[in-house]
Amino acid sequence: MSTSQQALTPVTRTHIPGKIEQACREKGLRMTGPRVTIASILDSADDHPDVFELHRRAALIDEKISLSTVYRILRVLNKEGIIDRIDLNEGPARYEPTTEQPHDHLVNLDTGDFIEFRSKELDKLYNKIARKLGFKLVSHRLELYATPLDGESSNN
Amino acid sequence: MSTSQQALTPVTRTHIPGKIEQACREKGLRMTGPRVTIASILDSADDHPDVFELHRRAALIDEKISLSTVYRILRVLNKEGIIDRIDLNEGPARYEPTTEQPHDHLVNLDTGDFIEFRSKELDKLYNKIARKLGFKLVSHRLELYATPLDGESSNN
DNA sequence: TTAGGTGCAAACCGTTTGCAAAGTA
DNA sequence: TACTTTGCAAACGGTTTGCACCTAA
Repeated sequence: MSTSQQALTPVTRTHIPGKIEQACREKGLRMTGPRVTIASILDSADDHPDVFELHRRAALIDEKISLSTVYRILRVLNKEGIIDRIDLNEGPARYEPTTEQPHDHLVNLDTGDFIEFRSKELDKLYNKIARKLGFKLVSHRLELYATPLDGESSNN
Repeated sequence: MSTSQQALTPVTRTHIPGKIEQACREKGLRMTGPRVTIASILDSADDHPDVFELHRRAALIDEKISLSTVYRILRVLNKEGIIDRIDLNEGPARYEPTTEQPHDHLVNLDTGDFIEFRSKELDKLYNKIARKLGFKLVSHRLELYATPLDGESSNN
């Protein structure tokens, strides 16, 4: 559309930094190639990929990013509070951009997908339980494992 | 004390099978030496030992029980529903005899100890949340991480 | 007697790390 | 430039497994 006046300007697809990359820069992290790549993948991911999946997606952009580099990047992003790490019972950890609201996950047992939810009632109960036991709640970890109500596995 | 009448009877400390060993026999498991040993350790444990601790305690009774055997035994006991395996975020899994009532754990961050608790309110909420999201709850996993209210870390 | 359990060592999986080379600010 | 990050390969911690031997039933 806007090719009329500056037709000879090279069409280098200028990189639009996403929220993750911005957060990294705000934290003063050096934005190397691998970091930009991983940041952009995380920004455009609408699932909860693990290291191997992230490495696979990164390889499509830059085939020489090593797995250990992905691990290291995820580690610093997590330490800086930019992404959350979700440790399941089995398999590799999953990652997601940190959300404003803390939340828990329901794992769809049929697909492995995550559904995020937040319940203030739960939080209240956790605090109440801890207090009752003589403790001050610091954090918690919850996963709900469930099957879809409709369709195949409804009346089981 | 009672050495008067049958003084010459060999004093072989007759093995009194605990609940775990009984449960194993009821499940038809072969009670080999290592299994009897691990079962008795689990029966008398009032904590939540990991494989290495169990192996250590087993070695005090029979120094040639191998670590892989302990792993294998814990695996079958877990599969048979005789013991529960607790997978924390870090470190080796912990084990406890299965209780009649399902329960969750509060982890004392100062000591690493577990406190077991059961909350029907929580169960109700979990079911309600799952249903609201269009799912049927199958299981859940919860750990509360907390510090003691009294003494050192109270007003933080 | 025989299906099953054991010890050992090697393999496994997810993750971290030591190092020398490459890159960022 | 000075200091950080990277790639590679090797090591890690927790757990499983292949195999030959052993043992409970």
